[in-house]
Amino acid sequence: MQSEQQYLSQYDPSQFEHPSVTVDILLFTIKDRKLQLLLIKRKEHPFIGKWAIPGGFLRMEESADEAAARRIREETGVKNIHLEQLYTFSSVNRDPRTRVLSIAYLATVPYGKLRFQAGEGADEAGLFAVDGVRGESVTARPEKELSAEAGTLVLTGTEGDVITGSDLAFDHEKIIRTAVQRMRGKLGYTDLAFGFVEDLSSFTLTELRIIHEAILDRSLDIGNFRRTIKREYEATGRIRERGLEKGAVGRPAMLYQLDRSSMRDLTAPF
Amino acid sequence: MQSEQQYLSQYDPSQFEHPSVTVDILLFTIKDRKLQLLLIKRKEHPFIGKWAIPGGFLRMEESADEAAARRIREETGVKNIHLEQLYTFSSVNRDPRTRVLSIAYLATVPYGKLRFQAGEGADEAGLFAVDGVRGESVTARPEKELSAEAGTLVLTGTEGDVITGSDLAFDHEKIIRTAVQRMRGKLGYTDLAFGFVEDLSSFTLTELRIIHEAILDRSLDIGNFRRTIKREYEATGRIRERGLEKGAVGRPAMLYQLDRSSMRDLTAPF
DNA sequence: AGAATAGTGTCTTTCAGACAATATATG
DNA sequence: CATATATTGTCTGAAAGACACTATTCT
Repeated sequence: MQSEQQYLSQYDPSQFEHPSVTVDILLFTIKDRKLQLLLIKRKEHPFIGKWAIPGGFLRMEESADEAAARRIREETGVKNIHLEQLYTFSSVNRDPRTRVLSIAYLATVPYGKLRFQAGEGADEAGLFAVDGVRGESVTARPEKELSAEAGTLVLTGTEGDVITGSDLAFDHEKIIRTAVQRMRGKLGYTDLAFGFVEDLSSFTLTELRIIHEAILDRSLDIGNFRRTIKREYEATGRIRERGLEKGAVGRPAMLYQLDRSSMRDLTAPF
Repeated sequence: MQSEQQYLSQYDPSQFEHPSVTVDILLFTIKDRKLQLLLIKRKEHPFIGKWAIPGGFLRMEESADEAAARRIREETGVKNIHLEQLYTFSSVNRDPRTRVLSIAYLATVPYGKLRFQAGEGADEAGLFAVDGVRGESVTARPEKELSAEAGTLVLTGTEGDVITGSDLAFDHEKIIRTAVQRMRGKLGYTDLAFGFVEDLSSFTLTELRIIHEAILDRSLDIGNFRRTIKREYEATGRIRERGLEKGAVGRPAMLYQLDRSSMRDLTAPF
């Protein structure tokens, strides 16, 4: 009988062919009261010239979480944001080069933190408002999702340029739909919305409501929203009043502060 | 400039080192009013002799969904069950052999459909009642989950043999916790429970309630449960009455039938 | 004052939970 | 009839949605 030591020293990982593994990032932000997604224009084959979700190959010495965080830093200079795994896409022919798995991640970033890495070697990047995704449910099997539920995915760039889902590289249309549905589904029972707040130690309930409205793509009743948030967060001490806003138009709003120690899932490990 | 054709023909997938990719299956069933999980006893290094979630390497010609379905067939002879992706675990050192990613799948099977593949070469397999998982939430980052939320994971075998989470191979304790929490979270707003029903064209509301109770690990009020289910499913035509049960003790129950055409996500593709 | 934004209050409906009561089978 | 299980009904309190009203700032 072989010992575990012997076994491990003789193990040859290259005896089978392995798929490539990439990490793809759905980086969302909220700007102009709309949910916007970061896309890059591909400079290489395949799908050269098409818009795509940024991503990169997983390195042997990093976990998928770490790879996702690294890619976000490389692309936008942003650290310390909410990041969560979305789904792993694994259809055999989703990449024309070879077998490529993609572990998709969902990132939420306040717009003010975004810095595009301009300059040499940087990809052309852009924010696109996302429209045309129906439904608020998290589906169990995104890769089998039928177009019944679909509608046309419309992405509107900052300069008003419009592309549709079928203009995207790879299976990225499907990935984006999955991400938007997931965000909507989780909005109600997680702290997801706080990932978009510009300053967690000083925000108004209106800012928070606008975030919810952007994600759900519908307007919410002001009074009911306040009541719900206050019950869920203020009553349990997870947000606290912090004084009045200054210098704004109209009646000054109460500023709130999130108790970071009570945060569920928002502190990233990097 | 290179054409896409040229590029693809010259692409060499082996230029980078790739991780191994496995598919791991969390096959749950309900027996004796309890949620039970299929485990196998490892016959090989590493973790030889320990209990583990069944799994296998992803082949180049199959998607992860297909690999999961294949492994379930090989292990239990079961086809056509509800199967959904859970999470991809990717910590660098989760497997002592080499870098191995695991795409974990959640399978729900009515107990009556299970057939263990006994005989030559088959792994020793067993069902274990799952206990000691707290909370009903789907967490965004299972790999960072702290033990604060934990409690001891206790698995009780059919013969009354007990193992705890730390007796399991790899990071399988964490994977099991994630799966149970996910099931609990999705029970309320998906058709997950129907994956455990023995006969979808003839079941009672009591059978369905016992399934819910097993997953949530608490008893539910009979009247309130009926009311909720009927509102959600009968009012929308998704379940229909089908006649009275016969030969049981006590008042015969109404049998129901699920309208398969309205099923969300339950039809597997194989 | 008028415009703009923030914040409160009220009414209705829906729904979940606790629990009591009734119905229909078997032995 | 006793027992076992299924099914219905009733009451209460929490919460969501619609909507009207009040408050505080700036110009």
